[in-house]
Amino acid sequence: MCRPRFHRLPLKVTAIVVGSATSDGLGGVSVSSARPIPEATVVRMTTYLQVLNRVAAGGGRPVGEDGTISSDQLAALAGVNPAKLRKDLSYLGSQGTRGVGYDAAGLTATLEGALGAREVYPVAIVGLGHLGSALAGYPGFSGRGLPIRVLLDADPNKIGTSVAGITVADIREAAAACRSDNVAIGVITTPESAAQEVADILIAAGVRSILNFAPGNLAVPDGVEVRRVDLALELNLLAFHESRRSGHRAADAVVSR
Amino acid sequence: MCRPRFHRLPLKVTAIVVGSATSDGLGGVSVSSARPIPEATVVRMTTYLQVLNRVAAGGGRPVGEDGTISSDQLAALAGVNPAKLRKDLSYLGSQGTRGVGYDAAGLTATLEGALGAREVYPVAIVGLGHLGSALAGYPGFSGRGLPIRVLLDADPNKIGTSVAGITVADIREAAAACRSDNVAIGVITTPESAAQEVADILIAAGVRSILNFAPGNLAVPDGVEVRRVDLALELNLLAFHESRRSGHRAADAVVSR
DNA sequence: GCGACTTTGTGCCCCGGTTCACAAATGGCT
DNA sequence: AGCCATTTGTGAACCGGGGCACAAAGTCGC
Repeated sequence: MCRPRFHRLPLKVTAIVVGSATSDGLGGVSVSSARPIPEATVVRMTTYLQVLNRVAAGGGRPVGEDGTISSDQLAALAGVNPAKLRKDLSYLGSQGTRGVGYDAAGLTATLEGALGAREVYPVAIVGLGHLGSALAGYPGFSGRGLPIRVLLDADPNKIGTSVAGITVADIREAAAACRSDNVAIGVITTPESAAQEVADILIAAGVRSILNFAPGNLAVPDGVEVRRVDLALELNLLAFHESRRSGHRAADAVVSR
Repeated sequence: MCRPRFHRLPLKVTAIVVGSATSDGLGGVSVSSARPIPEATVVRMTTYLQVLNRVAAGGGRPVGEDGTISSDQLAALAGVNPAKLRKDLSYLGSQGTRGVGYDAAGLTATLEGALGAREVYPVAIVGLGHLGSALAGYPGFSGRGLPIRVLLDADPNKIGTSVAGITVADIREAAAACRSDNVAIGVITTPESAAQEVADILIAAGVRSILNFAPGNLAVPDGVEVRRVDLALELNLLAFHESRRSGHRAADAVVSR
């Protein structure tokens, strides 16, 4: 609903032979299957990588002496079914060792490579209100290959000021700023009324991935990925949960348990 | 993945007869089916309500002279399939008039009732960093029955200060503050290390719905609803999109298009 | 009053994801 | 060296949501 297109990612691995008696040499490249990776799996892979990094940073108690971690352990930490985790990882080929588990460091490296977490993708934030300013200072971004390089706004009172050490530029200079800093990802934290216009500007400036905090759907050309975070929607869903809990009658329908 | 439990909401409507020759009197209560409402449907209902409110506020061009709106129009605005929209609305019973469409005002009222949007659920925010402060000033909350009443933090430098017109209280006073203000929903914007502890405190204070911005999974008892917004995860997914686009090899697998 | 048109409500099929359960593979122990 | 315990990888069934297409129902025009 939030993302009309891209229900399934068109990623395919070259794939050639699965099993069969062909010598598993074949260039030494370990390939898995020809199946595209479901988006839900990609989301979980990101979670697995986060968990692995956290475990590694925290001394790695769940990781054995030999640096291995089992699917059960990792699944418990990530909050998913172990079988699902194994199937997810199988999209990247055989990463584990039967009877032992997964090599934590190796799995981390594989996931980083698969998810592009080793690359650096500069980020631009448009709309330096409270939320935009908060995101500009969020440490989780810069630390993980997503440095915030460009801040843009249309408010003359904000242009030229410094937020989180970066000078806010005029939205009209978006194209030049984004291209010179090689910005790949845009974050929209403007009011809803400006969101579509800003998206068009960002796309014209070469941005192909957008994180949108404004309500409403953005119309974007094919090939542009938009992820939406709707805070009001999240709270409304919690309100629904509360209303259901409190025994409040839903519309004409009566809650029966 | 984010919400291990509650894949399907246990809401059932009393139900009794669908069609059949029984006189449709039966108390005059229009009920629909005995099926529980899928969570995905609830999410979309929230979107429909947002769209309706926006249309009504904007003069209501898509709404006809008689105040009706068709499933096609509403679906286009919400970005969903018309059939899906009709099926979604059918969970609340017959809301539309065949050959005409839906009465915008009536549908809005029904959705508000079903989603609990007419109730007021006070909100507490824990962790007044950049993000928490930004949320405290977010106008989308208070305006929609979700007033922010309590701000909590553990930092002595923040306790006692005023954010968005509310004095920040000590997290140790959480129980008293939440109960006196009848807080139903908690928002966690603390660092990850404190998130679980804060969640426990909130739950002990009577909060049953939590919006968590900290990474990682929260362990909560049954009946507590947790929604997670992971900003780093969102950006990582966009990074994956970029890495796939740029032809970067995913792990050992080669992108083939 | 009747027919034609419009739009809702929904049965049915399809498809993708989740889960189960088991075979295959590996390491350790005797 | 051989057996057993352990854990991965995955085939297959299951499940639920999405979409199509059509019947039901209501309105409008004549």
